[in-house]
Amino acid sequence: MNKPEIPTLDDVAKEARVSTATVSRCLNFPDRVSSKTRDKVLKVVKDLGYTPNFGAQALAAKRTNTFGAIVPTMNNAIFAAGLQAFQEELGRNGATLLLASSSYSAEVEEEQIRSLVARGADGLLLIGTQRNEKIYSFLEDRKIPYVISWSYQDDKTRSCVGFDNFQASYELTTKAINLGHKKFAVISAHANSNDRAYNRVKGIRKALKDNNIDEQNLPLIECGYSIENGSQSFKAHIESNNRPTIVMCGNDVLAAGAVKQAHQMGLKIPEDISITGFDNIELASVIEPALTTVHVRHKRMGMVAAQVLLKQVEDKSYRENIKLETRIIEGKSLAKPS
Amino acid sequence: MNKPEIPTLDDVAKEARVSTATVSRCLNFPDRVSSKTRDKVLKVVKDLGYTPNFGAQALAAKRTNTFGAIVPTMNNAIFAAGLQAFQEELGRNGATLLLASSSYSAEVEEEQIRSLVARGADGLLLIGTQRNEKIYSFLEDRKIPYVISWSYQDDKTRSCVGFDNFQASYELTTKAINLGHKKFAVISAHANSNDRAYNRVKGIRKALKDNNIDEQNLPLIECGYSIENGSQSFKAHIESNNRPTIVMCGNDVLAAGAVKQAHQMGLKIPEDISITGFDNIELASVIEPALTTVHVRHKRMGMVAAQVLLKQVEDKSYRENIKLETRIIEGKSLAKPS
DNA sequence: TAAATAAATGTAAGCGCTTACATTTTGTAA
DNA sequence: TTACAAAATGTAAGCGCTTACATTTATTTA
Repeated sequence: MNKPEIPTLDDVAKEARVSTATVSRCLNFPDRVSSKTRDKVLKVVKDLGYTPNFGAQALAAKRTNTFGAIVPTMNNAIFAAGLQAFQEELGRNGATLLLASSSYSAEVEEEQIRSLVARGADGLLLIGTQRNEKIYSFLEDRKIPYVISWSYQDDKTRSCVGFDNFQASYELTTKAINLGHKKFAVISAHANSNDRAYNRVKGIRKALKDNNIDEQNLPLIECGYSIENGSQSFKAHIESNNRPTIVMCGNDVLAAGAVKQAHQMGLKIPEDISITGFDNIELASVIEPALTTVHVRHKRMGMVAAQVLLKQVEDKSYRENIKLETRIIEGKSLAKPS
Repeated sequence: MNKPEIPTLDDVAKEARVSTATVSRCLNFPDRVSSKTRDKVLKVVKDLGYTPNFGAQALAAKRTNTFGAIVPTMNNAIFAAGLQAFQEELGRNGATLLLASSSYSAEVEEEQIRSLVARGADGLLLIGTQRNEKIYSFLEDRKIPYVISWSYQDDKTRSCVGFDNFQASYELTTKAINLGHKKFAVISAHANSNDRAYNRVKGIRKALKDNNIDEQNLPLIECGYSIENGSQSFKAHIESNNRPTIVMCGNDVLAAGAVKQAHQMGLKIPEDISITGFDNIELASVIEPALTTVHVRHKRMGMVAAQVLLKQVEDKSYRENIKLETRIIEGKSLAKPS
């Protein structure tokens, strides 16, 4: 038994009786090589089962065709669809995704960014805008392209592909107000270092204010991201001595928890209490009654983000700010208060 | 403005007036260096903001502290919890996850495996057992550790951390039979190149056979993995001229679709029709009525898989077959037929 | 105090690739 | 046929790190 060594470029070159440069060219710039040698070399490549060594390639070529993404969590449908689309678009362009999750921690995210850059990521997908300035300069110093997604900001120095969380939330709230709601309660994900959550709450507050409803004393519970968190927070709101007629949730997962809890408490939705979500993940359509929520074009966002990122790699000065539209999904969980 | 170059080991060495070897040792084997030099070097590392170049490190050290995982899809809660745990456990050990998705295609998976190996993955997490033998020899030739998860097989030459899909499915079916069900219908994910789906169906068939219920003509619809697919398949089953009293779904996502469709068709669950799922993802608890399903310890699986993989990197001959228990979750969606 | 041993550090040879530049081969026009 | 340009191929210098081995410095022992 001879141990099967991993073949290198050299092995291929020797076997094909050409120089390593030619082999490299066959692989990377096929048309700079005569078709005769190309065929010969590619055959050897195939016979030997040669695969280029990534580290060596990265070291020599200073690019990796690898892109990094850091999401707050993988354990959550909110990011899944967008990421999947992002990955697919990269794949279509011969690039690979390196995925890390930060568990909603700014410090962890920073580490992950450094680690991905060290690993030679050609570009980065970042969720949301809120992070330490120095991490932005870190990326800019190294000329690492990045695009911010899930949030929109009008900043020509940075690319983003996202949507206006504030505006969408404002509209949904206005709708509720127009239906006659006056007693609001909010369940939100922790809003420090999460500008999506922050802006969604801000949108609610602004809508209340514009309609002369007290937003100073808006009952607001911030919690984690699980269904269970949503249930508990909902319970707390309902049992408070100033029971709301509507509970607006920062995202569909929390809303799902709220709905579940409402059932357990014997509350009819929307007769006894209205509940709204945000994101319109698939889950929203399964809940009974169907959730009134904000539709976000997650897939498109992922795809476009990948495209912008790839363009930025080609042209380091390219920037784009893309605001995707959102749309209120009329479920059955929001109705006029009784 | 001087352009900020990315600092290298050499820069650090020069600045700290030591050799590159010493810097490298400070970083990798701190205790082989006097505390005096170590402090001095680490300070420079920090001041310069030095991060080792991954490619160079991989090339020279022949390990990357990177592990790859290939999942059928990210767009699905079924894999999310397990993966998250896998990633967290790797993180705890200073390793990073490279994630790819195969879109349920065997060819794509094979490509991804090669790509991850080329990228220097120290080990791989694979979902399910079913794949071309040659891809296994590819990995074995290169001595790349891998562990199979989500499935269990008794094979001492390969590590796996999973559960017995066949057995769990058998038990759930038996339970339904004991309740009095005789007319079964099944919605399954495509079972070719998906041994989980295959074995779950097989478990159902075996249970039927063992109880003298015709399993040859079991109505079975294979479809994709979305809620929508579940809805459509459910509709088809109900509208068939041999309407079942129970629809067993290969996973919770399909079951969610089935439940949704049942509501739309005005069918009461479980009075008019029983529905079961598999996986017990968070979604299952939100559905009305709560889904009767099979609980799988996804988080534990991800964590243990990471541990086994890490051990295998240390000791290339280490193997382990771990079968995690499953448990039937008694929801409200399964009851005796009326 | 000198010799022997252990600890700390340095030297330099790669790891497997890409690519600027040099050289050879082929094709073309006069 | 010759001269020259264009195309194809080869040569070899790194890319930034790790690590075996050599050398220097500190510590211990007799």
